[in-house]
Amino acid sequence: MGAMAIPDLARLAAALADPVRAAMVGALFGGVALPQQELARRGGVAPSTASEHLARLVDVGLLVRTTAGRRRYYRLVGPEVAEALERLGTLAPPAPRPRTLSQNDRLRVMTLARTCYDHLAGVLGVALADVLVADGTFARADDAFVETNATALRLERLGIDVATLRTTRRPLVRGCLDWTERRPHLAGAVGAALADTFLARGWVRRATGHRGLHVTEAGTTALAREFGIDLRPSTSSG
Amino acid sequence: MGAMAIPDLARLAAALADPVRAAMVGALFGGVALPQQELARRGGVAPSTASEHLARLVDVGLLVRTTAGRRRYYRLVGPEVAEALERLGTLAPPAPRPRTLSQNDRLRVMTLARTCYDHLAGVLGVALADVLVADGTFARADDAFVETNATALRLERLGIDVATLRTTRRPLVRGCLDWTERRPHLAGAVGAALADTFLARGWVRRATGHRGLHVTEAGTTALAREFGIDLRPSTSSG
DNA sequence: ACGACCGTTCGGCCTGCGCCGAACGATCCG
DNA sequence: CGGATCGTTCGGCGCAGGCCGAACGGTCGT
Repeated sequence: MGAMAIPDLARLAAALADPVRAAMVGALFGGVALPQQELARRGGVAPSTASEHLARLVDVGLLVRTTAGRRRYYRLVGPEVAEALERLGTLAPPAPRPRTLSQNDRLRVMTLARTCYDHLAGVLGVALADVLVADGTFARADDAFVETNATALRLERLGIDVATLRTTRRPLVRGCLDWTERRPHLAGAVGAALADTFLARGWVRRATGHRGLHVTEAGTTALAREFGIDLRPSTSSG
Repeated sequence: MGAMAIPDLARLAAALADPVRAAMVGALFGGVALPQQELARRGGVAPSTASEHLARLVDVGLLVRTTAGRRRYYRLVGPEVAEALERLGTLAPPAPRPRTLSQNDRLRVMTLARTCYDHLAGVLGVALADVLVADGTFARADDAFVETNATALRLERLGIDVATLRTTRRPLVRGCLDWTERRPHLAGAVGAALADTFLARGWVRRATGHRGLHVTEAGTTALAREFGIDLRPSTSSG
């Protein structure tokens, strides 16, 4: 009778169903670990309440807790969580409802460029993936990306050593379906390495308080020069 | 403050958070449309209650409702829903807790062979995908599958006409991460066509009441002959 | 046209759970 | 060692929402 269909889908969904918990998970999408206090602030609840929420998220297997001194840090259990949730996000809203101005501003930043766990997402992430497919660095297969015989060489020009990346257990490249663009961006070891590179070269800067990314002036010219990417909202929105 | 991270992830998750609603969605994973009455029965609630649940699932964009006479049929809005949810399921339980005997039986059938929306999943689905990759019908890319120049010819031997499948808007082949096996099986137009073929040839039969599939005797020999697949639980579990 | 059936809406009950403040343990600092 | 932080557990409050039965409209059968 119980129809267990997806094992404890309900249990997992219930853990994400609360706005406060969703906000906490969202805050951790950047892949960083945050202390309880900070997550309480992000969720807008008292520490005691936050403690309960976080315990539940750990219990259901979405977060892990590490203790450092008197602080307890929480982070996503791994990239798969962010990727599965990102994909879940593509199901929801075909047409976003109007929002307040400040929310709108943030939303614009988020759709333009943001991190998804540890790689680049948003318009920038998708555009970058498109370019790297167009120039043969990767081939596209459905919503995934495949290595080509040009991969190592091309990435080396960006200062990314594929051989090193292979030493990790992580898959070299993965596709991750973008919540805003509904098309895949680059995840996996290469995705993370690209994000690191962009940050290290000062092309993008982390926003404070959320996982949006600001494209710097240097970044704008570099993206145009290196990849022919122009992020100005010519055709998009209004 | 609100930190909307994933747009209304919380809203979507809340829709799935109730066991009754999760059971309803699970019942529709097979891709079929079921009348309200039947879904009420599956959920174990009164028709009035079911009506509220279903309205909510429609509202959040997971289900669509079609009216036929005095019946109202509900079905998943599309394969993406089943695939995203299937993937979500891979996050949850690394080690399933012990269950009652009848539940165990059903679970065994489900892990062995079942449908995911309209294609094959479970051990069978994953094994089939592996074989078709091994024999060059498809290439694998991460968790996705790619067409090769042998695809059309190989599938023709199974009575599947790729040219026809291309006429639909649907992608020819997709990877869908399997909840039990944590590895991809074949979805997309080809995935659906394979499931149709297996059913049409009597290799598998739909179980009643859930989306499990029974492999028939004819199916067992055919699978061994055509694909070298042996589903007996020799190496699996313990 | 009348009765049987399917489904939704409405009103009312009640549990679950999200919220907080208080109290307590644990860790760091001077 | 004492005070300040950080975090958890506990008790109690209040509301959202899941549940049902009753009533009603729409559709099919005869």
